[in-house]
Amino acid sequence: MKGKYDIICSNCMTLHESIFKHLSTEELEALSLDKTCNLHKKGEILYKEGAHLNGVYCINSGVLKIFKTGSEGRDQIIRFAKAGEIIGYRSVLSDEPACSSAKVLEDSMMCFIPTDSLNHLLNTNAAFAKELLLVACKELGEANSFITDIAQKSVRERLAEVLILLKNDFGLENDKTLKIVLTREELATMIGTATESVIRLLSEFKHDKLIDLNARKIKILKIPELTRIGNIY
Amino acid sequence: MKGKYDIICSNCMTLHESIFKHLSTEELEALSLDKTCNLHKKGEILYKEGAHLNGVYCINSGVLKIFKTGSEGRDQIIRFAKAGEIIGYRSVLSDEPACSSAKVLEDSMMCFIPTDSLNHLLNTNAAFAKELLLVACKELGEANSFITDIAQKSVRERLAEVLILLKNDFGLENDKTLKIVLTREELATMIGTATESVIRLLSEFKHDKLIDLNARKIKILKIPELTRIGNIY
DNA sequence: CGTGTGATTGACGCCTGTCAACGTCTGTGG
DNA sequence: CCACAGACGTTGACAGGCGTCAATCACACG
Repeated sequence: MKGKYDIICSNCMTLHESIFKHLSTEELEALSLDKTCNLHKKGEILYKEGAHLNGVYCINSGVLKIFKTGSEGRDQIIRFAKAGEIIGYRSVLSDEPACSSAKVLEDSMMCFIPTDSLNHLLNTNAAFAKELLLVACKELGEANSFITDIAQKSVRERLAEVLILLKNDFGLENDKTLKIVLTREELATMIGTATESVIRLLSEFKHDKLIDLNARKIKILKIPELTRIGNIY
Repeated sequence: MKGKYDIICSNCMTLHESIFKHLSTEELEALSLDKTCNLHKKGEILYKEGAHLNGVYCINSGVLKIFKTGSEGRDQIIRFAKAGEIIGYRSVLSDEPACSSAKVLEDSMMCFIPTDSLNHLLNTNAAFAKELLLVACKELGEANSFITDIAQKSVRERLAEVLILLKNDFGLENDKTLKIVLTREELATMIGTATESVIRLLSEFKHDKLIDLNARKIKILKIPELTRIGNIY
């Protein structure tokens, strides 16, 4: 019996850009039967670092943040996950506890795919395995760049860079407002600095007319200038 | 015609702990024919960031450092690669230029596996694809931890941590000397700091009897203490 | 209207990067 | 065998970026 929220994979808006795009009709049908769909509200914690996951989540809509908690209890945002992406696969495949936590930033419809279903697909469909491999490689490349940036760039550079990255990831409204809303603390948690530093630098950027601030809404005014400050190449 | 250095995969010392461990006898034979073996000397740069790779390298012996060059020209070591490991697969699979450079730290025998051979294996052997996926997941988990560490820990903590990590990765001689030799600059490049800072902190650790220094040889004396300083959990 | 979360601002000081000078060691060529 | 160049290691001085603490403000929500 399926729930009221259920999504049929073959009709899923995100299908053609997800790792499931190369599945056969039969495989998609089986997947639809195996999975469970649920609406998760903003603020909800999907899973915590150290938890054992029995499957992976495929995001139909909404935004999640994936973060780790450091030794002092401070959080570090590793990445965001949005529609079409899959999370939790690292832990499930490695058969290890989750190495990060996942929290809902914007109400999110998510499909839970049990470990067995995922493994069955991996074992029988080489194209699918390769697709997942590509996702992992992409994340790995981004993680490596992030390591270099955070190790070498100043907080100011990193903030400018993150603003551009957020623009690229989530886009802008017509009035140039970033399509994702984050607290100052979350911004700080992304670039590995203190909340106060973010506030001061944002004010500075605003003063320099590079951005505009309105509560948590951030308008990206001068993309080339921010790109330059962020040393993005 | 094969060269004088050639290694037969099925006899390879590292086979049972490499991603090729689940290949059939036939697949191993085919692989042995496709690949090219070469000895690479210390100091040699295997490939540079931005280069296009026509295949991946499987390390039979030796040690490599994998690093990225930041916007200011400073290097950042991402990881080390040693016997049994495979490098370059991210770029080959994503069909993108290399996102990092690889340099030989200790004379290394390496097998070059052309892109086509790798793809053929991936397309026909699901177990192999899964094995490679696991490798990528492992690297990804380490990269994520590294991001959190470098963003939150002090240079002192990071140095202590790196010493412990190097011990775990490469082991110690009977006299507790680290089995890998790095310059101060390379250590600095690992933890994202200045060479001078590494030197000062190493002296401090030596003064505190946590380690002993003899030119580039580092003896790890007090593992628990270093673990505590590094906030490793 | 009290409570709580998030945003701001200022003061303060330490960690750490940079610069400069110098010592040490190794390999090379004359 | 010696001189020298070049790479690496060490030490000291110094400044400034950025984290921390504390106080205050703004705003939403029950």
